[in-house]
Amino acid sequence: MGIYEELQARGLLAQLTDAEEIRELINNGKATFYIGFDPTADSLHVGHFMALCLMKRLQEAGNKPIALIGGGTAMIGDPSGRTDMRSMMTKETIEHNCECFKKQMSRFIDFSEGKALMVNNADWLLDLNYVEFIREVGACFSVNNMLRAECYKQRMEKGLSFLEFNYMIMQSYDFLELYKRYGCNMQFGGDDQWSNMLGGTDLIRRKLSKDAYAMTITLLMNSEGKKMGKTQKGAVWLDPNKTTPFEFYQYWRNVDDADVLKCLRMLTFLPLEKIDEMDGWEGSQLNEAKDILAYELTSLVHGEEEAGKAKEASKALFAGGGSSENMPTVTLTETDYKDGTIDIQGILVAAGLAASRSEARRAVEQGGVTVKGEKVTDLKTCYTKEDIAAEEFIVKKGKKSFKKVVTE
RNA sequence: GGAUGGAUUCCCGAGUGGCCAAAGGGGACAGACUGUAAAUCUGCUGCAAAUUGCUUCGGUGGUUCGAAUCCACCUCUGCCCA
Repeated sequence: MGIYEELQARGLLAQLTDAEEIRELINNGKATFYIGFDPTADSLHVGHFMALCLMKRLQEAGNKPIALIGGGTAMIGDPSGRTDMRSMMTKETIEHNCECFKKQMSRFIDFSEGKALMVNNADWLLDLNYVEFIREVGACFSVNNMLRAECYKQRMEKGLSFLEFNYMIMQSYDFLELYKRYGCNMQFGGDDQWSNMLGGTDLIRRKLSKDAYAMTITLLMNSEGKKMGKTQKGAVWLDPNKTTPFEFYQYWRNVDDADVLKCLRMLTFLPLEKIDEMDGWEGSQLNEAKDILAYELTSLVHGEEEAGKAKEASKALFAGGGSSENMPTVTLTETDYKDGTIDIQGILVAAGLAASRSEARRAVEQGGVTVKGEKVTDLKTCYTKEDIAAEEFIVKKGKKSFKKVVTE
């Protein structure tokens, strides 16, 4: 089975410009492909992770990846998949984000000995001359066609600025530039990038009379049709400082029944046969599959050691047994205490389990707070430093939010 | 350039001088039921020293005993005519 067939079996392939040709190229390791990442935040998230995995898979199959960091395109902002205008980012922020991206990517992709490249489109986009550029490149685009593109359609109601309208042209130009510089003949990306990518293949055909290919991977949606990798607090980040390995593990441990197998196929590197075995599992047996999913992914992103710790901590909290050693912990300082004690609301806030004292109060009033296994019903409950130091002081809000509390 | 709408709490969206911390829905959070799932039902949803006080309705000023609501200017934005 070639890499193409594997990707297909995993349900990763969405749209392709020329299936036969692409299969031929990637199965034989003849592709030089790129995936673009716009540095819109200071960490990669789950969506990027899928793209990185795809890169890794294709690299292992002998193809050469180019990771394109969109230091230039981020100055514009991609309107695809957005219903509102992006807020403009400053140059400094973008540069900082680029640095963060570089570090994280190196964990997944082997950039040694020219096996892969990392480039920044700021290098060629920022110095472009406007008139020259629109004569050379702008002339190749039909506004009529662009307006028909799905990515702009949904913006027709809410408004689209000329700045954002140019995004597609910039991305297309990237492809052309990479083709010329590195012989990059293929572009991959999320399915929402399809029209932007086609712009690139078109441009290459017009300017160089050469064929280039584009392929999109399925966006990871849950059974309700929402993009996965988002929580109420925002994205699930790959940076352990933004989303701890424990939280990361828990995110995947908690996916819907309906989504487990899909996630296993699309995100993990487990052999397909193994995943197919799990396909028949039903009911509570799926919990085992969820454990596997969570462990595999945490291990890919944070390493086996961290994944193990997250698993241990989860076991201790939910199944009993296991050790609390690796539980998420919060350390109180002297200033958290008033007259040597801290009340229950104070602890919840200090532990980050409640955003405000009001929220903490609500949680207690509704019977959602447990300390050391006992429900707390009295808002006036206070603890001294000794109480907290005496034994494992585990505070629980609701069913899934926990913190172990210690004092400095 | 001309004409005409809009900006409300996490989101959608009502409110057009006091009865407004602001209807309704969604989401989030908590409880029951469960399998750390889904569905369902209940509660809850600005902050705090909490029968009270404080800060919120794009921004800045103003009118008024009192402004999300009225006026002026500004910012962003929709639609129509060019």
